[in-house]
Amino acid sequence: MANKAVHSDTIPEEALALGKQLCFAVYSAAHAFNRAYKPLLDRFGLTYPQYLVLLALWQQDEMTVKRIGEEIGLDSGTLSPLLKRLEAAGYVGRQRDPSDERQVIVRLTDKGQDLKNEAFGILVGISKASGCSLKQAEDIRETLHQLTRQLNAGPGED
Amino acid sequence: MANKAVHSDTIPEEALALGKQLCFAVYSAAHAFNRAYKPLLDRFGLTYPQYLVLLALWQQDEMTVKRIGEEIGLDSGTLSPLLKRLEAAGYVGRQRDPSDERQVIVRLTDKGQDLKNEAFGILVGISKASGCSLKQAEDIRETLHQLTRQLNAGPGED
DNA sequence: CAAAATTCAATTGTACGCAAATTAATTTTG
DNA sequence: CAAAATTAATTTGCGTACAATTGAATTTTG
Repeated sequence: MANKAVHSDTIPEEALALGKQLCFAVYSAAHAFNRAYKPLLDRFGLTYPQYLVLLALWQQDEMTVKRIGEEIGLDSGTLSPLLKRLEAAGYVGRQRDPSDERQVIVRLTDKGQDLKNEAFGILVGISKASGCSLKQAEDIRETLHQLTRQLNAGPGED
Repeated sequence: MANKAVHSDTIPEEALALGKQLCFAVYSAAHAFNRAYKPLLDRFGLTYPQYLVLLALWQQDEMTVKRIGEEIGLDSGTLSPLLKRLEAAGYVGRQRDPSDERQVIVRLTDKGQDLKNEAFGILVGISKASGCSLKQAEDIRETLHQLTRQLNAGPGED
């Protein structure tokens, strides 16, 4: 009894290996995407999260900070400064909602609208870098969405 | 010609939707994992990247900062302060390699070693939260590793 | 073998990401 | 209708991430 079953009879030592962790695979893939996007986004002075905000606004312009946060899963503590930088870069405008002064409405500037056309080029670049077919990308995406839903459901059930 | 083909004949408008981005699916899953780990790691005063370092050290103790960085994909700019915090928390020790004073060797303390036993509990918690079978987790992991490799290969080929 | 180049870790500066506290506005309720 | 509760965004503080710089140690090379 030198090597296993010290803690439990079912989990082998190797289960702790980094390479065996699903979370680490996700973590690494996320970093890899970030690196792949960087050169494509640098041209526009954008970071990846800023690009996500623009993607959201291209689908639906004039959203509140809260709504944008729901779309991309970030809280206002992250978004407030990020949106200020997007505004300073000239891609969006921000103004208080006159009908509810608590809210701030974010909308694309002309420059922000124009960038949408360039975005298709970014899409192609990333698609190439990822090296998978549309079909394959769709499969992985769906699997990950499922996984994300499950993780976000919390420890309620088992 | 109101709606499409303004930019290209092949990419439809919907391709820009957040929900259609593989990168966003990965990004969201990574955040979901972070949230899932938080309550499990808070008990030990650890962050997720710190936990990754310990996972690496449990497989192979006494690594240099550079080596740890290669294992988990972080540079010294991130690791230096992170390792200092792990040291302050009592999980690792750091000392210059006497045979090459440029290097710093990181090794587990007794407390760090002991934590390995608790780690199996963390594994079980995450496994439950992810809601997928070992087999399914393995499939996703392998797919993501492949994707990561491809993204890291860079824009060399297409 | 000494100067130049390289390597490693730490530091600096910018930008997320999130929890907690703050402030202002709106809604609820006594 | 005024006090209490709630909501939205901002701010603050801490911990990643990463590019670029720095400084010390080692290797390479002239």
